[in-house]
Amino acid sequence: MTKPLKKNQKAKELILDAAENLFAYRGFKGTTTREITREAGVPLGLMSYYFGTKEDLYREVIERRSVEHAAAIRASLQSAAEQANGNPTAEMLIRAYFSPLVERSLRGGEGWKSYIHLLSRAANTPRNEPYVESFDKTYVPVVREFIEILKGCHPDADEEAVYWSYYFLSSSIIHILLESGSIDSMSGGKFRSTDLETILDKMATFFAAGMQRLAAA
Amino acid sequence: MTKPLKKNQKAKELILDAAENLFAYRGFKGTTTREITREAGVPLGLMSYYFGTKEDLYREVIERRSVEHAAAIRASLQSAAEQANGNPTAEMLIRAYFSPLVERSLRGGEGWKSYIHLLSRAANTPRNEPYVESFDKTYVPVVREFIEILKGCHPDADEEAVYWSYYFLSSSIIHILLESGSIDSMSGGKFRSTDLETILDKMATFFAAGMQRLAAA
DNA sequence: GTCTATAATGGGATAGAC
DNA sequence: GTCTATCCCATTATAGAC
Repeated sequence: MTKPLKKNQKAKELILDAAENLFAYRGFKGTTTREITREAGVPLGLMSYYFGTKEDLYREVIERRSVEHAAAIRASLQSAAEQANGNPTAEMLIRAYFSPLVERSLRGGEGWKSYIHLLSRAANTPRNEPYVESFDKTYVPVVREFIEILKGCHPDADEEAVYWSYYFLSSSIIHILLESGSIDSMSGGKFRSTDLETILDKMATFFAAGMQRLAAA
Repeated sequence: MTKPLKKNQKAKELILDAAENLFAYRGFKGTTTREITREAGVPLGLMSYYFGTKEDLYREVIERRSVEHAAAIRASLQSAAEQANGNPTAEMLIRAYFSPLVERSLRGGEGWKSYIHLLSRAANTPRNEPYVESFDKTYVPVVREFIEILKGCHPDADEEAVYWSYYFLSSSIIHILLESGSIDSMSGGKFRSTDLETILDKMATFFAAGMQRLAAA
């Protein structure tokens, strides 16, 4: 802790919680500062006082969780490598990479669940929108590390295979985390977009096989 | 043609073109009616006169191309089945399903390119937003047909394998069509998110292998 | 049919009272 | 530090002139 906790921390947290939830499910432009403060139960003026502009608030919402999340991904990858004595399979790595995220979405409480939605929304936002920059700063280095480790699974493969595999994997998970419900309605309710544990299971199998095939080509 | 072409068709088309382009790259909420009419070079009042509300305009933008696109997908699937004497592989079907889309994005002109962006944006929009309904009406039946045909590639597999495979495939393509540029920056420019032809190639190989593996499990 | 001027609303941000 | 009242601007949509 660099700063002592002040009494105003409570109002700040209420605003952050409300903003996180609303940004996640209605988007940045679909959310008004009036809604945020109403949901938080604080007067409108406090928002500007504590956070400045709406964009500043968005950045603080991200920064509240992104660093911890990125650290958890690193730890999970490390732990997978150790368990496999330095030779983890692609399937293990995919699981390790996404399980911190699935874990938090399912069992981290409403805040984390919203944050994960926000994350996938941000990944779908064009990079020239100013308010999404703060994501890249934290996550891009982790992605680079993940790709480097993935290369180790198929040392003889062209690196092209690894990049495309990562691209297919990440693009898929980005949409899945929105939990759009498309699989639910297409399958008549048999399979559910909120069932992230099953999805992670199937994903690891599926994408490891795809990667192996690309690497062999 | 049910209606004869009128002179005002020209202004209507100009508005539709501008709206398509702006909705695609800035989103529905990120686009104002003033921008649309300015870009189209027509007075603001004409928009309401021809289309009604902004949501009505959005719907007409979609309906201008969705029916033709859906028909092209059906024809492409049919043609793949015929070329393979009724036994197309998953790889062939994936290619057939997405090639009308890739074809239009790359060689259909700016309008189609924008429309494809709009399509992926809509797929990432929560289903309770009223303006995205018009997509589902046209595309959901085609998706159902595609899934049924896919089942035929692995007749012994549990249908679960087919649904998850479709889900991974579609979720991936949805993000890829946004051409976010993430693969470009991650790979230092070596691989490009706009290179849809290479991507379709890799995808067909990759996802067919994943599906085969899931079906065998 | 076409266009201008404007109404009506809601937005982000802030000045200044408490 | 906290909250209210308000500014100022941009928005969608329309009424009514041409």
